[in-house]
Amino acid sequence: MSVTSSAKNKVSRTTVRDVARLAGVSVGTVSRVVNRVDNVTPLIRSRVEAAMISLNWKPSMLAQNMRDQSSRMVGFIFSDLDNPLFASMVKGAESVLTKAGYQLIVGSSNDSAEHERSLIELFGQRQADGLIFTMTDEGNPDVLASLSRASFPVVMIEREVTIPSSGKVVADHYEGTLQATRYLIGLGHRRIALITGGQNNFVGRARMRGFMQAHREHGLEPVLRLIRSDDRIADAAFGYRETQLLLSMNGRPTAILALGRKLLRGVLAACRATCTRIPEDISLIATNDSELAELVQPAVTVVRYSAFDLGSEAAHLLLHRLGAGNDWSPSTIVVPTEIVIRGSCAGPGQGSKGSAL
Amino acid sequence: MSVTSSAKNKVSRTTVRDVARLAGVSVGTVSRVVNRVDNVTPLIRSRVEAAMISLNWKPSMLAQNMRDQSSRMVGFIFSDLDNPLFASMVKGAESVLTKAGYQLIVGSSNDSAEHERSLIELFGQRQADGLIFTMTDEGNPDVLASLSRASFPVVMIEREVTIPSSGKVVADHYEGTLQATRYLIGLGHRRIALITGGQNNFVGRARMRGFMQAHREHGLEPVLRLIRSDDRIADAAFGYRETQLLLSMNGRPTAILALGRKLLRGVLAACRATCTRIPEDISLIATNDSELAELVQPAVTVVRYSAFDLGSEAAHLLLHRLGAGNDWSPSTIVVPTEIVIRGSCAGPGQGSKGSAL
DNA sequence: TTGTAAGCGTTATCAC
DNA sequence: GTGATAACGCTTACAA
Repeated sequence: MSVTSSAKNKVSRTTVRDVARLAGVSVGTVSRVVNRVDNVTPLIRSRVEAAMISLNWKPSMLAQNMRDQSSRMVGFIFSDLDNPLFASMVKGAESVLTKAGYQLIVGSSNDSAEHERSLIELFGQRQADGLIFTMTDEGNPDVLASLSRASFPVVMIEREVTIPSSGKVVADHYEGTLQATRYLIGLGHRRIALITGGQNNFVGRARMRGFMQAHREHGLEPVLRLIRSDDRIADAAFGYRETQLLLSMNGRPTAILALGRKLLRGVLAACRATCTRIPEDISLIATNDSELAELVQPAVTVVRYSAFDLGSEAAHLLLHRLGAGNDWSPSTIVVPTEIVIRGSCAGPGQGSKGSAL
Repeated sequence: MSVTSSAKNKVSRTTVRDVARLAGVSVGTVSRVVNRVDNVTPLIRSRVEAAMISLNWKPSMLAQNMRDQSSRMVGFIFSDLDNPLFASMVKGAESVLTKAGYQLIVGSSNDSAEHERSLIELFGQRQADGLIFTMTDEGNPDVLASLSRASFPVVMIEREVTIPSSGKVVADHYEGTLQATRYLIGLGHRRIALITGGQNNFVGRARMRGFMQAHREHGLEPVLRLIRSDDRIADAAFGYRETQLLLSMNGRPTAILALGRKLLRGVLAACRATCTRIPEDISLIATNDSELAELVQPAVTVVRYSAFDLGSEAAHLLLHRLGAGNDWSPSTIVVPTEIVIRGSCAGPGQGSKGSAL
């Protein structure tokens, strides 16, 4: 066994005690000074402050947390930071939490329920004061069980899960999809395709309802074959596959509603591959504004909402809950959606030359 | 003063003591069981385990941290999560840190040195075990001072700061820019514009060196007027402004190197606004691959590197440092860059019809 | 093999 | 107004 000569230089942290000794007072007094509480004689106060500065001492938050059994940290579990929606939500949450003296600890689930479960347990052991959560599968019993065992309040984003003492923040996907579909119907479209994620979470269901409602309002029947919804992840590959399939149908759609952040890339790629022109051959509406939607030609009409607001509202809700203690009832905050009209939609007649099929 | 009846139901946390009592053993034994250490009689062990399960007890990490003076948390300070580069870095760092039992706590600086300073102090009070950091301004003395006062090791990403016991991870921007510039020169370009961020950090400087070196190799003199570098943030607005300026010059460039994640959007917008065609009127190379670069038409040639790797390598470096203790010397990890050729570049003659100026 | 107790750094309660 | 001390929940010498 080798003994390093420098092995013993473990400089132990300076503590209240050091400050107290230097200032010639007791630890209690030092504590009262930093926490600006009680009456402390100005003379003593300044002596203590001088000592604090000269030793560069700040109270250990670990010890503070230990004492009042609260870490002043909030966990945020999301599926994937590479999705700019989640990145914005985290940014939104962080911006309000740090202002309130809380720290954000993050965890990616990568859409694994098992990861979600273990992160929840972990945050519990760390005595997180709260959790902001975008559950992958709203129905997963293991995750739900962990959640209800948890000792901290939870705010869900974009999910419709009711567990005790949890609130939720959602975007108004119903309204957004309703508007988008109405717009297409108004342009004269009757065969409108819907590509969207599955019905296993709030977002997919709300969009489906909006889509249906817009048809119903106009006395139209949605074409069921044109509804491409998957219980799995709605990624670019899914968008590509489904678009190709739709374009190759006879009785193919005259418009596509691609609702899901990652779909646009796949949809555009499939249109390119099949030489399908937008909006001449097909109209397109996507969700979640992006550089891509804005700068591709033609620019793509989108249903937009603020992911940042989803995160910041979730944080506000959680803080409110933390302040209110027990007299608090779960509530829901709805973030608005809007439709941004660009050049990717036209009437269905508008030059529908035979496709390259 | 109102007294809520439920005010007293502060269910105090179950502790080792509860488990010990239930199992009929001492707290030490319980601790030895959870930490799978020492010899514990199988009989006793199983009694303890049963008690743990029935009480649903897990050791409080707060107390553990308190005891061994380590929070098993690593801080990550970046400027802005809305920049997908930072999001990927965070994802990369988080993926290796959680695997090693550390938690990531995040902080946005929004490019404010003051925020950076206070986050460093905060992480110090929280007794973070380490910090991963993308400093906004490498030269800021306040931040540097906080950093050197800090009690934890630091790994810098994309910065060239040498403080004691810090390592760094950088992408090979010199090489990437060298290759890109060589490529343009090889196509026949002689008036190449460079739009890039300032020289106040490693990235800008490395790119500038690569740009210069490629010219030197070919015995060419860079056209200084065409170098648009700013000490401030290189955002889309900057890209737009500088592109317009470049396009309106006489002796205007035949190619633009837009090096900076946010520039592309502005450059493309400016080209649109001035009806400048790519690559017929001007060739373009950007940095950091994106959906936009890939799917806009023509697709844009880019210098690419993995931001995820920057983050994960930084985490590895930090973990290595944490494991190695004192016998560790600061080191640098270089992540490779590559150039992805797409359709945005052509020879300078290639149809340079008078621009729409 | 197991129990006991000190100690991690703070703050709040109680004397003085 | 200030000082001493218990307590937060855990781990680890050390004692038995």
